Amino acid sequence: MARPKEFDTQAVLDQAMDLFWSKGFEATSMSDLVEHLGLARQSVYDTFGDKRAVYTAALRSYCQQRVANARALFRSDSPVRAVLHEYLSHTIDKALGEEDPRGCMLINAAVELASADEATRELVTNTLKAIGRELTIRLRRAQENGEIGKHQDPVALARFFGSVMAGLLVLVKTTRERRALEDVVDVALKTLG
Amino acid sequence: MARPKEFDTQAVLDQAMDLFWSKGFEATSMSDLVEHLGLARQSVYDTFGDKRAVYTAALRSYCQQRVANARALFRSDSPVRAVLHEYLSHTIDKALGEEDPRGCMLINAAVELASADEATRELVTNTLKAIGRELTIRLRRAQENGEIGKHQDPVALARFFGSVMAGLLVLVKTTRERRALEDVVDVALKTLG
DNA sequence: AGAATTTTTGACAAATCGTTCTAGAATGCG
DNA sequence: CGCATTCTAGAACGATTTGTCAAAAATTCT
Repeated sequence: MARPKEFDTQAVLDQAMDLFWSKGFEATSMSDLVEHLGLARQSVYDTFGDKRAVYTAALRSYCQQRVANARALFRSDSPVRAVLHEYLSHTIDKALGEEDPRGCMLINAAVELASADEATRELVTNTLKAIGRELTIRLRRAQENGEIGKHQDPVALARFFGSVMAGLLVLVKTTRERRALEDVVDVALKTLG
Repeated sequence: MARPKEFDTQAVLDQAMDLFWSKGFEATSMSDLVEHLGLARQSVYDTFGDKRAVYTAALRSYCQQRVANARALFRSDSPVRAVLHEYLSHTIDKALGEEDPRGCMLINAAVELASADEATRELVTNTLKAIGRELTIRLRRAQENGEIGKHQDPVALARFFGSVMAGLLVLVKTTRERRALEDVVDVALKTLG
């Protein structure tokens, strides 16, 4: 019947994610995108729709990855302290490994688009909540195990670590001092008692 | 000799700050700016130069205000705990009072421009450091007063609270749940012992 | 009043933006 | 083969972008 699609939609989406993640939505032009995706301009429009739709699809894919990642990490059996340390430290390591750190696409989206785009804000909010839920579950389990004190509030702790993570993801864009970033993690982990 | 300038440069700068703060750099067009500033297009170019120069001047002014604010707050004689609580809570109150929270222009600039604009990144980094220094000094004083334990590291604590603050300034853009934000503050303050 | 200078205004050029269109090459199935 | 469909390449579109130019209006000082 017809010529089949020659490109893998998910792979193209990953490429789009990559570019939007680095440059943000506004600063990325459709020409940038077409060039970076390596397929024809028309194919982009045919496959996704307009520019915003490409961005949304890319962000949605990113969100799924992050939730899946958090889920896998927090459901492991290592001690919470170790898990959280890895969660935060990995962010630092990754950022210091890039020549100019792009942080987290979710956080970037929150800052750039949350005030202007209702749909994006909702997507971001829901994703952050989903990750928070996973962490809350993990903290509750840790409390039952006796890893953290009975007086602690898992929900509050999860929110706290979410905020620390968000802060780190901003700060890695401004400093490359490992110690400064690790200090944040070390102090934050003290709250676990 | 000549007709004097009819507008107050600083007042105009404050207006520019206001708009860039809300919409970011890329999403603000020169026409938006001209309209919002209330003066002629040509006057803007004459006074500041190009669009980026207006942004930089506005951001610089914002930075000075934030450093001055932090200095005043941290040099007060109230207990550190109270001061930090006010510092963080005020952020929450302000955000919840706005119909769509714009967070902090510094943080917004860090996220939107740190990777692309060297000069902006430097300005942001230096400002964050300056605020951090003020807090460090305050924490050291608190340590001498016995307000916080001898084993604490004022530098690390200051970095930690800087990160918590940055995180909060992102999260206020995604949620309007006061409790969720206050949980962050409450847990963070526990690190003071 | 008149000289000096700034503000305003509107038009303007040039580039870039997102998007659509066209034409043709490529590919699979009957 | 030939029909159907998709991909590519590039031109083209209108809107919007940043920034400039020139001339008129306004204002202050001599």
